[in-house]
Amino acid sequence: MNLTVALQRKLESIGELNNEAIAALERLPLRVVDFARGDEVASDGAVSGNCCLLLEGFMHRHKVLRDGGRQILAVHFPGDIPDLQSLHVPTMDHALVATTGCRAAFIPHEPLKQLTHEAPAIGDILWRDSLIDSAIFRTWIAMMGRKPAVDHLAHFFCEVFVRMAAVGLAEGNECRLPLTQEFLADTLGISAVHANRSLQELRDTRSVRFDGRRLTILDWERLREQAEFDPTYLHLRRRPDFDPNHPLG
Amino acid sequence: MNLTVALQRKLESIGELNNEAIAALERLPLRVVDFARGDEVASDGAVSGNCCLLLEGFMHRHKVLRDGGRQILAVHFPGDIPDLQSLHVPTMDHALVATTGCRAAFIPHEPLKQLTHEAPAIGDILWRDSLIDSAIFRTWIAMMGRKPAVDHLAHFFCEVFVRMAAVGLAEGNECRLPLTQEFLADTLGISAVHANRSLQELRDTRSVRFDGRRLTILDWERLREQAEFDPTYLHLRRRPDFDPNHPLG
DNA sequence: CGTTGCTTTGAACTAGCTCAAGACCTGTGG
DNA sequence: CCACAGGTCTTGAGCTAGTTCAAAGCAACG
Repeated sequence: MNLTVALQRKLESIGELNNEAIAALERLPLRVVDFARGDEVASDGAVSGNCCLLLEGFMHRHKVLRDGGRQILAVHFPGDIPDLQSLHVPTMDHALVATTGCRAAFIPHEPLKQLTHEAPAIGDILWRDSLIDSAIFRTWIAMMGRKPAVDHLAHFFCEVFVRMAAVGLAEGNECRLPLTQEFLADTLGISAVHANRSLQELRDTRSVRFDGRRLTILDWERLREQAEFDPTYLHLRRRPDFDPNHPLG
Repeated sequence: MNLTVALQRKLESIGELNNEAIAALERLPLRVVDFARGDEVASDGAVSGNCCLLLEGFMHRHKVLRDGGRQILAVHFPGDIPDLQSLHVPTMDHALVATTGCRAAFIPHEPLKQLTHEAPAIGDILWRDSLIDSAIFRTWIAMMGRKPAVDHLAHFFCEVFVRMAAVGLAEGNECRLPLTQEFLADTLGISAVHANRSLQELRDTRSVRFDGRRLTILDWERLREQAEFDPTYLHLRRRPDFDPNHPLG
């Protein structure tokens, strides 16, 4: 996917952008880089001088603890700027990793920051994007703290599907989602064994299909109900062609 | 505490601010309001037209789930702008509540947003503040997902103490912290009984003293070690008089 | 066609939960 | 100044959601 398409879809899913703004974004200097699965795009503790726009593939952010335990913090797909926070908080407090092979465009902080100053509309929408990132974290906290594992998993699937559908990365009731069960476990804060069993539960109720590559929503209403999923926190822009409450149409 | 002092201390703890900027902030129109313990300052689902600068007392943000369960998302004290996110995401996806009686100054979004456009330095530091908020959420996720309750509690105490010390709200090894054990439980995502028992464990190892009103750090090194606490994620400004790694000096 | 990585299953264990009762505070009204 | 009420804290006891360890099954790939 090229820069224009990916970024434009993303930003238009959360706010309005005029052609001028898009053109200005396109004029930013950038360097496209490919990564292999497992590569660290930005390491915990490092000081970053760029933001990274994901063009192809999946990335995730995580923290690794003393005992080797890993907690996934976020999952990203094309159009996302997974380390946008580094623009104003350059020291990484977590790592950004390529979940699959992927391609990304690096934008140096200086010109990007300059652009947010000269074109406040762009600054505002990027700020908004970082605030939505934050809203997702809040929701994860609520899920981790107050929901059993199956419901939490259901919620994760709802969230990923709606986010992908909002930027046109879902086809019908399916989307790509190349994650292992161990990854899911580290996302939900549970063991791999328990992730496996929770997944089976969602399969048994015919809510979803998931084979480690693709996610298929079989019963949106049931899934949403179980997860207590309310897409408000994603703060998607109201659009006539897409209702986050009923992403299957 | 007056507006200047509270906000200035806060912003200077995370970045540099010149006198001009401070003066501009002081010129913002604002309305001071008092709240009683338990009052909702902003309700989940509401559309907000102001940001709220906390002047006196404690506030917290939380989500309430279908079954009545509550998850605390953040704890705030004077100098914080607990709903800064509403500037660009006006629909609340959680509630803001007065933890104790408190006083706050409301700043309408319009002039504040205007100011961030006209004085990008102010915009940048506020953006940075919202990104640190986000970094705290990430850390909470890692704690909830990958740490046992006692360690998580220890971490919470470390974080609160360092944040308060950074804005001059700690006296020696103590700070005000008027939270019930039930509140702690809803913060950590555990039951009140378990919060009680975890607290006893920290008391037994003489790491902290906590009576529901004040927090006393008895053994910083032990606490920090147990919590695996690293203040990097708070992104505090390097200052000669305060080292977040050794907040007791 | 053997390796390697991922998933599935069983079984024993434990961190944390729920329920319930009693102790302890603190502020209020008589 | 006492007594009581409501909120908070503490403790015990039995339970369950989720853990760990270990082994077997499966699938993709060179």
